[in-house]
Amino acid sequence: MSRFLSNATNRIDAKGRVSVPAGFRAVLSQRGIQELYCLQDFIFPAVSVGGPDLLDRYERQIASVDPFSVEANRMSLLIHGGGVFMRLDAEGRLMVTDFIRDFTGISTEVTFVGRSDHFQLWQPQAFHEAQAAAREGRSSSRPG
Amino acid sequence: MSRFLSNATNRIDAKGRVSVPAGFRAVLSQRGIQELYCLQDFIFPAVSVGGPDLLDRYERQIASVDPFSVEANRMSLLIHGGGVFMRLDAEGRLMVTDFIRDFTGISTEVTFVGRSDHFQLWQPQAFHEAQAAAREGRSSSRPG
DNA sequence: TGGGACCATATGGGCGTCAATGGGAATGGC
DNA sequence: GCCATTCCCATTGACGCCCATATGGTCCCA
Repeated sequence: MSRFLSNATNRIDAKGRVSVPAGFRAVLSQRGIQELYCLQDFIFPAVSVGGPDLLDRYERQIASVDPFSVEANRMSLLIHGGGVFMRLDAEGRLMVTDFIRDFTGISTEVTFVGRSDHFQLWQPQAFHEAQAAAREGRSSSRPG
Repeated sequence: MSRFLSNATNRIDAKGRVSVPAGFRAVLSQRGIQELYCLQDFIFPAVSVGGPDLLDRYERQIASVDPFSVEANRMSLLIHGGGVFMRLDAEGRLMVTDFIRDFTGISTEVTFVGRSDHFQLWQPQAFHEAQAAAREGRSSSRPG
C-alpha cells in the first residue's frame, strides 16, 4: 500500500519544525521521493506536498498551451513562482516557513492530510471545518 | 533540481545591491551562466533574468510572427531595446538599476521568483497580488 | 493475564556552517 | 578630483546536522 491516507496532527517546535507522520514518510521512501515539492492548493487554504512528479504534472499542463500566452505566464507564476522545494531533516521533520503559515493560517500545530498521491498541510481547525462542510454537501445531495 | 523554483525576498542595501538567492545562484553555475540577460516581462511588472538562451528564445518567438506586424515591432522594442546584460559580484549580488526600479516599482526589497528556465525580479507586494489574482482565475480547474 | 522490557515515533535543543547583509578600501570613468 | 562601481572582509542570524529525551504502544514471558 503506497498511498498517502488518513490524517494526523503534530506540534510545531520552538524552531518551527514539525514531524511528518511516520506513515507518510514510509510512503515517501517507498516511492523514492527525497525532494518535496510544495504548492498552495487552488481551492482550500492548504499546502500540497508531493514528489517532483507533482510538479511534472502541472508543467505538462503549461506545456499544452502557447508558452508566450497570458495563460501560460499565469500558470508558471503559480506553479514555479509559488512552488517550493523542501527536504526533510534526519528525523523526518520539515520547516514550517512563513510561506506555509501565511497561506494556511498554521501557527502551533499542523494537520497532515493524505490525498493518495500527495499529502497536505492544514491548520487543524480549518481542516475539520472543511471536512465537515464536504460531508454536509455530500449527504444532502446523496442520502444514505 | 536544475530549475528556478519558488520565491524569496531579499533587501537592497545602501549601495543598491541585492543578493540573488543561493538556490538560484546554484542553478546559474550549474548551467554555466555567467552573463545575465534581463528584460521586461510582457504581461507583468517584472524583470526577467536568464542566460543568453533567454534572448534566443524570444528572438525565435519574434521570428515566428509576421516581421511587419505591430506585435513583432513591439516585442523587438522590448527585447532588443529594453534588454540589459548584467553580472553578479563575487558574493552573488546584482545592482538594482533604475531600469529595474522604474519598471517594477521596486524600492527597498526584491522578490525573486523562479520561472523554471529563468527567474524574475518583482516588487514584493505586486508579486503577492499577481499571484492571488492568478489563483483566483484558476480556482475552478484542477489537474487530472 | 499482568507486568515489564523493548521499540518506534515524536519532540527538544546544542552547535557548526553558510548565506545574507553591511561597510571600508581600492579602482576606474567622467 | 569627484562620484560610482567593484573588490574584499566582518558580522550575524538562520538553517542543517547531530544527539538526547519523552511518550505511547506492542510484544514477550512469567
